[in-house]
Amino acid sequence: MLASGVGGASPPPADRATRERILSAAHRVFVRKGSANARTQEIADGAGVNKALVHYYFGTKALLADAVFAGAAAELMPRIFGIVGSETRSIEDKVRAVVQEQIDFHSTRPYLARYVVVEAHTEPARLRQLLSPHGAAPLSALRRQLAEGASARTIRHISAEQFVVNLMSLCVFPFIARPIFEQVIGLDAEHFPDFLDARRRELADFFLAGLRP
Amino acid sequence: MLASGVGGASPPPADRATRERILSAAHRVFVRKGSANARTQEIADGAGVNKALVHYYFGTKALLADAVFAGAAAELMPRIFGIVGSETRSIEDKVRAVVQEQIDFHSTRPYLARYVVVEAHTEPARLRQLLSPHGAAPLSALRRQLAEGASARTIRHISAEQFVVNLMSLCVFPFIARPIFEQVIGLDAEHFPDFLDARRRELADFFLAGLRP
DNA sequence: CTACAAACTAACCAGATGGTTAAACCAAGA
DNA sequence: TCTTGGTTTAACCATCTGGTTAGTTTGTAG
Repeated sequence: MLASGVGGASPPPADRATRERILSAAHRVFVRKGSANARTQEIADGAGVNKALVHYYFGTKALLADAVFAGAAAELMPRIFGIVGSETRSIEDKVRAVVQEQIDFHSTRPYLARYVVVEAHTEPARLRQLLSPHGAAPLSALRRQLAEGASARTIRHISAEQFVVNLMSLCVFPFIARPIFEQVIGLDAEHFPDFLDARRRELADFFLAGLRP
Repeated sequence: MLASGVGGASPPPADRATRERILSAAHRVFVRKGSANARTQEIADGAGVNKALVHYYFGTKALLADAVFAGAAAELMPRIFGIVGSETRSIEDKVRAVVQEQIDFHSTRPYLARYVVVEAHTEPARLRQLLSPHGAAPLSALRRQLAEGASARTIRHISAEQFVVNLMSLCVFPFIARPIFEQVIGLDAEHFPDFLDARRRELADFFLAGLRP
């Protein structure tokens, strides 16, 4: 009778390894097909486990989805805001670091960004409660740098919001919309790697050039 | 016995008005919730019609989804490639036109881009067969302009692919990822319109600055 | 060896959902 | 008026799927 296992990391966390296997199978399935198209059975199979055991550990599909989404968001967000929010890195440094980091990261996890975006849309509450403890991302350092750069005339005036949105758009969207670009401008499986290599080399320069006054 | 109505615009196209009502209700539901979360019943209700009639006109949910997706893609794609592919507009003109056009367009249809992106991922075949007649988008004019600009040293070297991906990323991604930006950098319903206004003013300049050598 | 609790499973259940059917409706022509 | 064919509906069906239950296995402490 789903006693101790229910709900996150209760006192005796049941069999940790099994829980982990289920969670990672769920991650695989959810990220690839989205919550709506994910089947509990497929997750159980992926974990080599009975379907009832999934409920034993996670209660409901929705709760499992919460756990997966939290993991995915935690994997994605800090990677960006850890760099962008830094107090010590220069703007140029931030841009170059984010570009490299993001392109490499999404090359490895091609579906993760799309998953997070879609889930954030269909279940906004999840993201809200996930971020509520921290509050908004720490943009104060960036804001200060941008303001200083603007008054010193080393860069054009730009708000921290536009800066972050521009940077993330350029890094993330190509992966999210890859199927479209594949069809529409011929960036198929053969050409995409070359496209990414070029992007790794050129994108930061393009972005930094866009900042010049 | 679903005779003439099945499959696109057959000979006697049944009652055109009803078909249209169903299609537009389907569009609304599909775009807002995605195919996976869309319910045939909700579409029927939205059209003020019995659920069986949906099948009478469109056969299956999948076929209806095809029709909706085709409409959505046809609404979205030409808007971009009509401008970018133009033989007469200058590069600067293209950039400014696309930015204005896209920001206005997605302001009116906040979910459409996300829908197209997600569907293109879960059902790549749709997009493929949708575009197969036309072939790849007409980038030859743009390619020529970029090459000429580069050799004349008026812009830095950039491939047509990077150009298009950059431009679309900057225009579209903010709408797709709006729920995330809302939570993470505080671009909520109150601030988003201002954010968009600033973007309308600044984005083309940012992009064009990024092209400078 | 026994007892017991946690881990795990086979079988089952109920609701939701896409799809079908048979019949009713309704306009236009004979 | 009667017939006919497309249009529309109420009711129904099959299946899929998340979730439950009752019971079995397994590891471990006494």
